[in-house]
Amino acid sequence: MNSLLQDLPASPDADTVASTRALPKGQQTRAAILDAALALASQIGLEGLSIGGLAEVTGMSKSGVFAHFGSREELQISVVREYHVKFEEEVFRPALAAERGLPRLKALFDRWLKRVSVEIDSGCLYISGAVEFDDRPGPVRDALLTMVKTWQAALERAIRVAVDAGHLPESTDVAQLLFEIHGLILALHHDARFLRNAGAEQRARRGFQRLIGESADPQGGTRSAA
Amino acid sequence: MNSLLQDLPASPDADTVASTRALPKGQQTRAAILDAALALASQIGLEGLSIGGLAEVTGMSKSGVFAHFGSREELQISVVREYHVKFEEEVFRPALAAERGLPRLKALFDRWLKRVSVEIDSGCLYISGAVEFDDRPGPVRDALLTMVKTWQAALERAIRVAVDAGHLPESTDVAQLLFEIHGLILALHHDARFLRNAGAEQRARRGFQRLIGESADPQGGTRSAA
DNA sequence: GTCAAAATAGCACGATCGTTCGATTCCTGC
DNA sequence: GCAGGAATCGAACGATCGTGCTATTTTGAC
Repeated sequence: MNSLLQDLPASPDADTVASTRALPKGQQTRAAILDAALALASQIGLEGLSIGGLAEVTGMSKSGVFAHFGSREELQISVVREYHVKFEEEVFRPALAAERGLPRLKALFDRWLKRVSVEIDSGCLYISGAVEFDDRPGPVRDALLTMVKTWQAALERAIRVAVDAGHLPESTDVAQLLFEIHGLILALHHDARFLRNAGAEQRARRGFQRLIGESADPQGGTRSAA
Repeated sequence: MNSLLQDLPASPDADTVASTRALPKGQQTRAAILDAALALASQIGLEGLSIGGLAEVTGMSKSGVFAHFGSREELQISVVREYHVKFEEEVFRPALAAERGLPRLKALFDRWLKRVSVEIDSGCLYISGAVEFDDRPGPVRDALLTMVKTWQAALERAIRVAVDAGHLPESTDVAQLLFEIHGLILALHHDARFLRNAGAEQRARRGFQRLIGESADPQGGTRSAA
């Protein structure tokens, strides 16, 4: 009944309290710090996160911020986990409203796309984190790896369901399709955030349409003949 | 007659001396420092580059290293330029041996692919740099942006030539194809370096084959029907 | 071999980093 | 309202950062 992503221990949320109050003061400011940290990390990266900078942003003292996490590394891991939760809430869960199979896969891609390119402040931590930690072993990399793999597994499941439902050809190489969809998102992230190309979103959409076998819009597809 | 990429001023190479000697001592050690810096930046990123660390690796004093660049930012820019030169030598130039059109495009992709995934020490600076500096204005970002755009322009030219030569359908959306090829490389970089997936190289190749209209190898393509 | 110039080293500076610790303020259950 | 514990602050630490300055060494032309 719960999220498909939820196979990792959540932070101690007390007892399913959904409301904003009834939280002890500590958890409350901790959440506020994490929010600021998430925004900060999305701009300057997980490695760029500094406790001093975080203290300045939140209006607290360095030691006040520090006390909530115990170490910088723990802070980074907490940020990764927080991003995972947000990602699940804003990308994964809403897509469950779409019916199983291709529609849901489309919804997943659409929400993912928007999260990566459209939203202003938040570059995707999965993407920037992967680049930052691809050659840097340690618990932060491990946490990141777990989250990314979880998300990719969910996507792969969605693809497989679409195949089983007959929405995609039986011969579909699921892992290959996942790879190429992921490539579209990465190219979008690159072109939109680094190159600042306006047309990137459109290109990602068109690439996806071609991947799932829909002909492109009136402007004509990438190729027409084989 | 020279490289197509060469529209930026090269470092003062004196007068086309190709040999390794006849260089003043300064340029020589500067080159050695840059080599170490390139390797270091490929592992921990351009932001992670520190003059102290560089001094330790090269066995020099901090100030000795520093004197060659005048500032950390200038060092970073020099590293970017150095990578550009290496990239041109090892990816772009060798591909010119292939005949114009699709063969050359294939050669470009192949060399690019190898550079990104296979070579052990060097993650692609264009990719990691783009992520690090997508939200960080300044001269380093500018330099990086120039190099990446130059490279993409060269690739786009290669695609267009392939179209003009009739190797790719007339209806090809050149920019779209470039976008998707780039996506394959990015996905490869991600899967090979971060996820450590062995099959990533193969997937990138297969995606490329499909993009240029070749049917995949005996294992069957991504999709079979439209 | 000499001598100017180039290259490198040594040292110190202010700033910032993560972290520790003791004091202080705030919240909260009784 | 009071006590006790949680939360926060303030100051300080060692380390490392980039950078400037002044010696000292090394190079290369004559």
